[in-house]
Amino acid sequence: MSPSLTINDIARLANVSKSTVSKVLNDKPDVGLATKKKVMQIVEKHNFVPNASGKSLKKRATENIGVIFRKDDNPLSNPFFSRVLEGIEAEIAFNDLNLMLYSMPSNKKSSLPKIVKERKIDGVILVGTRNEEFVRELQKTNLPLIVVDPRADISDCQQVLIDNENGAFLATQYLINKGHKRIGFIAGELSEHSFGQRYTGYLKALKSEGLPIDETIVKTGGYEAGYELTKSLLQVSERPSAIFAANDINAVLAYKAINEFNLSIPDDISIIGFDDIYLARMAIPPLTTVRVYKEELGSLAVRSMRDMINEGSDKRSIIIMPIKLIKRNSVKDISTHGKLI
Amino acid sequence: MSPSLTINDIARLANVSKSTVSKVLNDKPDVGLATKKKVMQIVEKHNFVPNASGKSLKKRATENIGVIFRKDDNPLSNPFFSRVLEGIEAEIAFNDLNLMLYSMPSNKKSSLPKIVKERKIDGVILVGTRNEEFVRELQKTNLPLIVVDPRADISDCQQVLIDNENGAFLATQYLINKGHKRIGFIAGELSEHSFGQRYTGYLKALKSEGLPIDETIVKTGGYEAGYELTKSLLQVSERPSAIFAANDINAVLAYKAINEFNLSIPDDISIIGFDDIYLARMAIPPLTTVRVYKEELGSLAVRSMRDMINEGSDKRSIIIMPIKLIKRNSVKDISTHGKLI
DNA sequence: TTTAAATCCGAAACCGTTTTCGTAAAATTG
DNA sequence: CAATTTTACGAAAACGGTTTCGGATTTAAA
Repeated sequence: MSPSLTINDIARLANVSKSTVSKVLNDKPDVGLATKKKVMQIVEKHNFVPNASGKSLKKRATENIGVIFRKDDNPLSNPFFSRVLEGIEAEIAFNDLNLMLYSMPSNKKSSLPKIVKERKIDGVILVGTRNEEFVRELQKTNLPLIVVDPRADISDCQQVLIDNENGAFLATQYLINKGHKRIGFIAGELSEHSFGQRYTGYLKALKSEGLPIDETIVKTGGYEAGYELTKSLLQVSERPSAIFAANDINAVLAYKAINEFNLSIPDDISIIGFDDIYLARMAIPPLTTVRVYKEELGSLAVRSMRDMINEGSDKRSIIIMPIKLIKRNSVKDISTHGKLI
Repeated sequence: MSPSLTINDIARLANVSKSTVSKVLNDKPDVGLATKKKVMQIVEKHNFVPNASGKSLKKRATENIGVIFRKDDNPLSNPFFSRVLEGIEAEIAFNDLNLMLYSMPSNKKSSLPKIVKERKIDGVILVGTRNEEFVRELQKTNLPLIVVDPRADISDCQQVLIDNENGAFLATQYLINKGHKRIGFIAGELSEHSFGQRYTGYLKALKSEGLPIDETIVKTGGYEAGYELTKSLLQVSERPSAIFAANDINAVLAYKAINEFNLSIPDDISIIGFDDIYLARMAIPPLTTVRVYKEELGSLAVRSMRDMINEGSDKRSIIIMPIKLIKRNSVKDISTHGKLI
């Protein structure tokens, strides 16, 4: 309606200087109780809120956090990233900050996004796979930076990561304990750290249980190619009795392939996923998987960010979020032990 | 790295005044070609980008668009809203604007979000169900406002809506054409406009085809309660041969219920959805549904916004996005005609 | 009572831009 | 060549806040 009051208007109405108004608004000590009350009354009456641009200009702080995803990750529709973003969003709101969202186009090599070049934000949270060069560019700006899984091979960088290797280890071990000796593995490109780490965990579990490694039953690559990967996996001679899908999306896609082969889960083939997205619980049968605390990943990132900004803390630690094996109905116990029960 | 150059630094380096620098940066006419080049060179050398706060302060424009969802809609994980948001995001980026995301907490009655109170944005796009009082509050701020489906019963408000009624009509009619005479309906609260409109479309189709309306087979309410709704629907005497689910989420939830009743889709029961989310295509069997062009909804909203801001256009029109029936495999033709083929 | 310290407030500078307006120099005209 | 117009640039004033610093009052200490 009105072209928005300024601090000057408030000052005039309250019969004080604008310095004084500013002081009461910022809870500065050197202002008397009486005037403070008088000013607050006017402020509330007009519910005046100081203009952000003016404030930022002087304070050199915007109270905005930039959250950068990679467009290729489909951060909004991808059930994993969107959860992380939910966590980020909630924590940002909780801390009275604002969220500026930016999806990096895949082609755009390493040019910095507008929000960082124009300094519209006080810090950036970077989520998902990305060009390492880009991370370095970001670091150069000296903006507080938090990298969320997957890990960036860069020193001096605060990171919040998922315990991928351990999760994969537990998942594989679980399968083995259920009597599976031939366990297929499907995933996206292993060059992506998260998949690579999960693959490592898978291998370690096989080794630690003394099982042989057969590369003909590890199928990787492609983006959400779980359907095709599984089909080729099912055609291998001596089909595996279980599959470890390095993420739930691929696991669900595997369901579809398995279904088309007229095989039943878990009777003919067991499957275990990773991430614990919503679909995992809804799938038929519900998918046993490794839960990643996605929202917590996001909120932790924001809290780290907040601390970096406030305390100017310069500690660059790496936080690793624990995971948890969620047992549902997609794995069959084929051990002799299991049969006896 | 460096504490960021200012226009003053550039001016000094180029041996001109800061007015001049500002002019070349803004492509103003009154600056000579030679100096323009000289300045541009320095600007590019240091890849200087003017500070946003300073600019906004003077220009009274932020180049930020606020996008407001309702937290209860789970905008980020909900496969419908997240798509709309994707469309918004892409179009915002395309127009060199920035996106500030805000999820309204459900309790918070109608207090305006920080980003609007502090004028951090040039306009707001409001998507999803919301309190009408809140919309009015927003309107009072005189910020350009676009309301995305569902419709707000408010005059003088630019809106981008889905052709809900027509879509529901087509879906129901399709079922009827396939020989279904007893068609159940499940949805969330009918008081939410989108559901209400879809219900109206359903009723109109029944009427227009001369079919009776039986309220015992319309089950509504709850949030994503399709599972429970369907279970109660299946227990009704003389079970419907088809179900129209007013959104795909509920349709997929219905799958689960139907599955548990050991009924098969579409042999025992046909089902049709609304929205055409990703899951619809992935479901087993793939779900016949009414496609809503979700991304387009979002990008249209942004384009409307852009026009409002630029042209100061004051036309408050209502745009209705067409829908499209997508035929997949969840509906069985039980008409005599169908049987003959 | 005098002096020192504490309290409260406002003037003014500043943050980094854009924009207006005046003017010197150059270009055009008669 | 003088008069006029154009062109090109810069000084200064905003924009809406915060912060520093000095001074006037009041309070406490001596």
